[in-house]
Amino acid sequence: MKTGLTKYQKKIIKLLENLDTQISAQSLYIKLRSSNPHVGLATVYRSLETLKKLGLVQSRTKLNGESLYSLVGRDRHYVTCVDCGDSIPLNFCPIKELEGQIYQSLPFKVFYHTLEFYGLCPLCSQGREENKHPQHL
Amino acid sequence: MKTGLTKYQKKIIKLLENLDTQISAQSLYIKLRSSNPHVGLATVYRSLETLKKLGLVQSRTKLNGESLYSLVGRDRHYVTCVDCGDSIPLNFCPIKELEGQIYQSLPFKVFYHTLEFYGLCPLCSQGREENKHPQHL
DNA sequence: AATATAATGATAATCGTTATCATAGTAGCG
DNA sequence: CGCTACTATGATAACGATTATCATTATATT
Repeated sequence: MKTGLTKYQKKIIKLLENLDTQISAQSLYIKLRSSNPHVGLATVYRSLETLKKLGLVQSRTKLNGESLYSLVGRDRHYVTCVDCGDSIPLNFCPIKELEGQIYQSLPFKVFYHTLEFYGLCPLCSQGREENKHPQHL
Repeated sequence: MKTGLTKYQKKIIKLLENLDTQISAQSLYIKLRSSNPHVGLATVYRSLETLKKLGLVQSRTKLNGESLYSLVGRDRHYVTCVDCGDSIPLNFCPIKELEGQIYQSLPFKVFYHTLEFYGLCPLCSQGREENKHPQHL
């Protein structure tokens, strides 16, 4: 009998449900191993890929290329500094109200969206101001 | 005399100005080489990184991890299929009208933003429907 | 010209992710 | 119960984009 999801796919969903933050595949692998010592890294990647294609999981890519995963709908949006790479989550989504309207206008069956702002965080911005009048440059 | 931008940084800006589409670092490298046979790949990455930190260039990451670059403000938003990975550009931006308002509310000096929708393209969606009633499964 | 600093090129190294392939598990069926 | 087909898994090699390294070259400042 086909249950739809495999053993590890279910475990991953459960883990993500209890997380409420996004997590990398590698970190998820570590977490999984604490209760399933023999699980392989490839299984984690395979499961996440499948879950994403099913519309259950979403991902966001950091500036360094690493992907972070979360349950669809559970994730927030972020502001990321192009200098230090730090991200801080936002507690609003300008798309929310337009969501149905936008989704209907697209030729895709939309599972989720990502929205991210990039710029300079206060610290990095400050650091540049200080370098504007150096002794020698 | 400091000109602000290096030789190759300027050339890259020029190239991007004439492109009006996003391009990968590797492709940009190929293009650059046609008129500058001795340019190195590292220079391209270094230049793009610097230009991004200056707020002149923005990047978007594909599902496969590859980064695509474009001039800030020149880029559009996309709908991407989680199955086949294809992206199609959108000709609207729901953030545009709220941009100033949103940017002011953030603690960052915002250079640009990315907005991307993920789901199933018509073809992949269709392919799944056809697999719903197979002979054996 | 002489020296200091920044930019560059060639290439090795890194690291997240994917592919490979042999093995283990599971369902269906006689 | 045992056989077969198919799927999931684990270990590890391979991949590919990106980054670091380091010697060399260009640029600027005196």
